[in-house]
Amino acid sequence: MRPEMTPATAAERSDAARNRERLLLAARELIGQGGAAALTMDRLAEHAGVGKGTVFRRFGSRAGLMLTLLNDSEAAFQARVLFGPPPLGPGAAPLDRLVAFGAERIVYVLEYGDLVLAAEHASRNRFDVPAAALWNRHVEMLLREGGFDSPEPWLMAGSLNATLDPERLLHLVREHGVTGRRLSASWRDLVTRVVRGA
Amino acid sequence: MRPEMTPATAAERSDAARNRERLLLAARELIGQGGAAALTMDRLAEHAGVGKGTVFRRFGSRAGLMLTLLNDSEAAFQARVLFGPPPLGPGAAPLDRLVAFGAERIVYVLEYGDLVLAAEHASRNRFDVPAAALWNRHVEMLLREGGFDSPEPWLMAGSLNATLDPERLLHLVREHGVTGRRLSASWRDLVTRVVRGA
DNA sequence: GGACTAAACGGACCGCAGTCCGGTTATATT
DNA sequence: AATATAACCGGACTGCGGTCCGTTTAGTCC
Repeated sequence: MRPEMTPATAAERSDAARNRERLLLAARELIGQGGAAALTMDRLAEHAGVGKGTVFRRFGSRAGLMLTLLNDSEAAFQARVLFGPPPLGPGAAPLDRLVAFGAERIVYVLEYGDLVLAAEHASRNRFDVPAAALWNRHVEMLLREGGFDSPEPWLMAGSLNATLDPERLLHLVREHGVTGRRLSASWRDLVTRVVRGA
Repeated sequence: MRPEMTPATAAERSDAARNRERLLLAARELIGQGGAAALTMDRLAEHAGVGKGTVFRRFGSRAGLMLTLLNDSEAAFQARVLFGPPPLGPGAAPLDRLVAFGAERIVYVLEYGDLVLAAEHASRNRFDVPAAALWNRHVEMLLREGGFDSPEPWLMAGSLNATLDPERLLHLVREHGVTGRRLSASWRDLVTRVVRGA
């Protein structure tokens, strides 16, 4: 949301940096106590001893804050997918990488649950968020490498990714008692059929 | 949400019925003018000359209101799927019915756009709404009839349905200029591979 | 050190969905 | 027609995410 376009962006002012630290600390504290639901912007501001406007200038929105909180683990996950060891990382057969990707993604979503959910509630995007676009391209690439010939691999990749929608996964787990293992198996079944099916 | 359990439910009181008509009329009017976004519960109440509490007692929530507004077209669609002519209705081969189901569902979602979106924003459900459950069972049945042998047809049906998520479809159409035709083709590709792929 | 300026600050304010409860009214009963 | 009662009604109220704008302050230049 914030432009931040010029390369030589002036360093952040010291009070701004201090407040960001305070806010992130307070945010993790609130979430630690009462889950993501306990993190309202008003309470966060008060808890961090900061004005509400400051919270929004720093993070743009509640979803932006959640994204920031998830940044580290998300980056770690991305690194594992892009550069880590097979079968998740490069080196394995495309289908195996696809299977591993879904399985790990499911584990990730189940682990960070509410945070991921809240991060997706950005007003406009949810699909154009950088991470989502990355997963789309990743799956598309794996499909192509796997000899997938179809008019629109990009749409197919989007369909497969829709299957991993956090809201859906969490709903299945929480309301229907489906285990992560079963979800992974279903994903494996799905992508295997898609890649192999003529 | 409302119990309404006893079979011999007393008829609705006349003033309640009158207000419901007023509200539905006003709702369609507001949507007609400014789209679904223009339909806020306050404005609706004012426009219908009714208190806000009345709106919520009638429809439970904004999503509930949207569901009511969609009720007719949704029922018509359900009837076509369950009892209508093939290939959407019974009589055609399962795979053909599956393909037709996706195609028609896409047409439906694109036609009613914002309404469907708003109807899904129920606080808790979105997946357990009766209609969604019906589509899940429907797809599961078609998979089974199509000779789909897999440990969990129900999860597979859910995955396929996730592909038709209105938010996703509308996003692709509105932000990426994807046509309904391409979406249908992609769906056909997907279900064909899933059913055929061993 | 003093003056200047752009950035950061804070909290009042907005519109929203949804809740609550004291007052009102339609309907059944006699 | 009078009474009783359960359903209905309205709108003040809450908590939320998000915006706005007058005020303060950190960093810079003389």
